[in-house]
Amino acid sequence: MAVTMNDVARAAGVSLKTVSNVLNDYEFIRPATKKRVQDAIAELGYEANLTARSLRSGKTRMLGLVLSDLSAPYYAELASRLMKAASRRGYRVLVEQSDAAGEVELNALQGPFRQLTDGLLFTPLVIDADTIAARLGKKPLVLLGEHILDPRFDLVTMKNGEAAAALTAHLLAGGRRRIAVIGAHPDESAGSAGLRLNGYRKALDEAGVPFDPALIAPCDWRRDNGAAAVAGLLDGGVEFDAVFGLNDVLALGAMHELLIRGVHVPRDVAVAGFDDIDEARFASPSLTTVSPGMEEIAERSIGLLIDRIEGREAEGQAAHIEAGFQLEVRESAPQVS
Amino acid sequence: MAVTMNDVARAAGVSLKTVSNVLNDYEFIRPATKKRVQDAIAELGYEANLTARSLRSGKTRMLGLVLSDLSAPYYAELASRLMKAASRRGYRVLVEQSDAAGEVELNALQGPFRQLTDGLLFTPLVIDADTIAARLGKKPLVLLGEHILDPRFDLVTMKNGEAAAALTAHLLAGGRRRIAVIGAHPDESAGSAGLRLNGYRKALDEAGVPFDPALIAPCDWRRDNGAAAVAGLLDGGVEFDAVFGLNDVLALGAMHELLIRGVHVPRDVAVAGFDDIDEARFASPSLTTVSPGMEEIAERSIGLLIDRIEGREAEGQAAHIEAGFQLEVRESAPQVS
DNA sequence: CTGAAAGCGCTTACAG
DNA sequence: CTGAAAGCGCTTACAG
Repeated sequence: MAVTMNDVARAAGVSLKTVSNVLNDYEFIRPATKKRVQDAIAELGYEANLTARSLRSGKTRMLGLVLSDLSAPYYAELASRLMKAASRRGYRVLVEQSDAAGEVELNALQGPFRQLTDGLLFTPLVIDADTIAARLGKKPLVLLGEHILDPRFDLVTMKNGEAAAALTAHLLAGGRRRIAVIGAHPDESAGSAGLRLNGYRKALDEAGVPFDPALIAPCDWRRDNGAAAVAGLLDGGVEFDAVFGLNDVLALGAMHELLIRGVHVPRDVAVAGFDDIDEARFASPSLTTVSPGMEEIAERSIGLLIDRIEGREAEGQAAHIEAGFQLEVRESAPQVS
Repeated sequence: MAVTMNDVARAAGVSLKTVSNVLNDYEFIRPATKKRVQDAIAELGYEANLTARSLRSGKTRMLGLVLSDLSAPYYAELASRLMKAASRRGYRVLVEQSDAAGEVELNALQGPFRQLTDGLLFTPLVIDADTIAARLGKKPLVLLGEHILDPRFDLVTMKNGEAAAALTAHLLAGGRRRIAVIGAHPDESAGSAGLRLNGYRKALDEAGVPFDPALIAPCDWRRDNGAAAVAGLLDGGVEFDAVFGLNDVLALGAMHELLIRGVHVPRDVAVAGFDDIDEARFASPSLTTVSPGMEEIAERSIGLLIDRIEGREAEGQAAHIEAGFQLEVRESAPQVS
């Protein structure tokens, strides 16, 4: 059916190997030979069969990306950037949504998904370091996020603690003293939720403001959870003058609930988030938040993974990369409030 | 290295073909034989090599999805649902972001991307029907959206015109008479923008309200465009009592700009959008919009494409499917305003 | 610099 | 119901 290397070889009057050499940019080919092959390729409209190449070489030039849900704005924006970064380097990204299901995470580590990709970018939400290590296999893996900080694995992450502390300090500087935290995950300390909560506590300590557990609302990280959590605090009679949503959609959900109930933002309650998704800038009021260096995270995690795949990175030592962050002060929690 | 079918055949004491029969659920296998093969598979931990299977069968069980930008909320939510629908049927989705570049769209149609997938879900933004037809090849293609309505191609779309008319009628019923439209694309009539604008005009006609070109603001479909367009209208002294953003992010950007400038929504100006992205429900005020049946679109487009791939759908006649829509009336443009 | 041959791991007619 | 053989289209040692 399709034009094969054999057809090209015949048309150019050379052997298969010579065609392969031209395709793979082998150095030592006589210019005349090379030209003849290239002409034949152009004339016949030959395109290399990627599947055959993969079968023989064992490489697919695809990277796997495992995350919980592509429709969450933070992940959508991250995935988009990761795909562009990969594309610039000649790779594609195949996405797997885990829905935070352990079974899916496991399968991504060793099933067909692994087979289809040369390396994995993985945001583990359920399974732990030992489980990963046990199923890992030999293909490279780079962890994204901070659910697992382990010397065995490469990790690209953000300054969760520092950034949360800076944001909390900003709220305190604005005169806020009772800062509710939405989206805590009590069972977990190494995850983003835990690290951000730690940063919050650290900032309180440094300012000499007592920590009040009543202000900490545990919940999942979707928009509606943020609204429900604030409703819970208000209905429970908890007093607060600021809300720190551990991510932006939580903060936006919380802000919506406050406004519905006639609580003025930021006068009565300041609101801040984490992620700086596109929407944060255009919310009403616009959302004060942390920009966690998403572009840097995308660029460096793709770079690291491909370096591992192509063997450019020394083995044995795992890399732990932290992107820089920046405070984005906007209307929902202005400088002086 | 890895366990192959040969290893399984040897362990089970059968031929390659028998193992293949078991793997492919061939009906007529003696139960005892089948069991022996399955035991061998389990014991050896055999996993089929998908690349080899693809090379031989010519199928990858991957679907291609071409869209402009995965980080746009509508596309992110759609992609997430498409991937889940495909997964239920045993397929994966490989995404290509075109950034509305014609070159990328062309390559998706015939280059390596096409090779890697058994069929394509395509949202063409730049190239036209004849270009698509010329490069199509024999693999199935389903168009998504309405940039091209052509008897040669399968299409799954939404009721753009009807829904826009219904939304406009709702604004008119609320007493609005000067409804600005944000996001028109003057050069295009078959696209979503053109169809929605037509629906708007039709609703005006039916209500006997004159059409005023000064109210139509052309721009791209990003959040910041919506804000800029409203700013332009206000600065230009155009009077209006409602804004119809041709998609939700435009409406949300517009609403942000109105609120910044002290224009009350919905009292002074009602705002409505199109798409019903997750964020619409949680905006402040929450956004009145059209829910275009995204789940139905995802389910039916994946179903149609896979039917074509697997030859279950009669050839020769293109299917044109329109999902149903629903008006979501919320605070930004309530029933009586 | 180039060629002839083997083989990646499957599926698919073809026999029986 | 099952087996022996060919072949999908490449890359990769191995020669020369």
